Amino acid sequence: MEATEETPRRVTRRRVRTRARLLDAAFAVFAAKGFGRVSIEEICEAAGFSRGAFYSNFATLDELFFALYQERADLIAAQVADALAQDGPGLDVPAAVDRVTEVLLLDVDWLLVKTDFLVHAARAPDVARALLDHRARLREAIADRLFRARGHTALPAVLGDAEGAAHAVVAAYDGVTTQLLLDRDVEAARAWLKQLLTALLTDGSRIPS
Amino acid sequence: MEATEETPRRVTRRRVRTRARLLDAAFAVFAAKGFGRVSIEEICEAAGFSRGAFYSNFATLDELFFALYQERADLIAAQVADALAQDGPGLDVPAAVDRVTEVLLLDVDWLLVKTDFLVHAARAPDVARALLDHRARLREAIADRLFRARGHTALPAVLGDAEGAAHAVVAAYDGVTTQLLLDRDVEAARAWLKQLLTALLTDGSRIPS
DNA sequence: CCGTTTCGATACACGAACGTATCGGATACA
DNA sequence: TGTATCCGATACGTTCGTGTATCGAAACGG
Repeated sequence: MEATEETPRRVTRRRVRTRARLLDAAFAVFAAKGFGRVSIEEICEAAGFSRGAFYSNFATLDELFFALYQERADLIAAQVADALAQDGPGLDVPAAVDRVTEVLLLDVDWLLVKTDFLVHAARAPDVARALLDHRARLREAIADRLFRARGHTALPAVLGDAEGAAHAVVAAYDGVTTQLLLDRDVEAARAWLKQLLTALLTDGSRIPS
Repeated sequence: MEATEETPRRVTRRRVRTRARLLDAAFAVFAAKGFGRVSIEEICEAAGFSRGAFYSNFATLDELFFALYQERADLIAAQVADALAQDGPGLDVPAAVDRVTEVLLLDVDWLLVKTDFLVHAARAPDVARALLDHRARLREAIADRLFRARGHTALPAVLGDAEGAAHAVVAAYDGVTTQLLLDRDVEAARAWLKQLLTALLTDGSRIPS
């Protein structure tokens, strides 16, 4: 579960390529069958490798899963940050909500893998801590943005401060995700998330839809 | 995935007992290790049975999991209904929120198993449909209650009708659950859920905490 | 109580996946 | 281009879990 500091002699070119191919294949297989129902062999086969390649790059399936999650989660976090920083210091709440929603509910496969990871982390304290850090950082980014927007646009609602509002945003996202995993209706989920977020971030007077 | 209508000659007494013991043991093992990392043998061992007992009562692990989920979910649904019907036709929103929150976020083990089941259902359309039905029924109960309370107490907020509000309640619950699975802080989750629900079900003027 | 039925334990054969040890070809660097 | 190194393929042996077939014992009904 820790960063492996062994003997990184050379960062060979082909090594990174096969590693990337393994991760991509793993993502597809995980999304399709779920972590826990996937064997190392399956991943290697999907990547067009033999098991030797795997054991040369990872010690265990958990390690690969962690790397995979970190990679994609960071990527999405960056996209969210982009979406939040789009317009200037004055935040246009509805527009930002639209953009963030678009990014967050893009890929059902990712949500599947992400939930698998959640369930995995819930039983592995080390992993849970890492995931909590991720989430905390995301909340901070949102809270920052919300705080800087105060005064420029509509003020947040009855939840405590900006941090509380950020907390609520994440909770709404998670809640909508749950439903989306079951009905697979991305558009409905997007509309619903937008409605929820505007309801939470706007003072209760205007009806969005 | 269907109700097995084979040849239920006699509903033997001992059969139901061992079935129950198997389900209880399965719940514990699932909560501890997660469905998908659990073997049939493990469950039988935990229940004090041999594998023969399992195959006599269930055809597959999935079948047992489904039965287990249904049992517990129905039980909790009944508890929620109780909590909602507590005070008369006039709904006292904060009090009801307190009671429901108490029931919903009682047992972390149950949340673990429930999330496992969600992840499982997300990849099995039949199971997904069953889970969606469960959720729809729960939402209906909440919406009913909310609708009957209109006029008596504070009116809901900017979300559409009572059904929309019920949807929001469920989403909030799911969102809070996600966080709870990671930090395992039941009290914080309860407080946070109460805050979220009151924020959603009250017009935005009063700060709860 | 006794016969019949049902349930769960035991034994077996099979397959899947694992982890390791070894080896040949590719890769980097001079 | 030669050579030292690295990487991934192959080939084991082993463990673990599965599903079935069979049998003794417990439970039920009269």
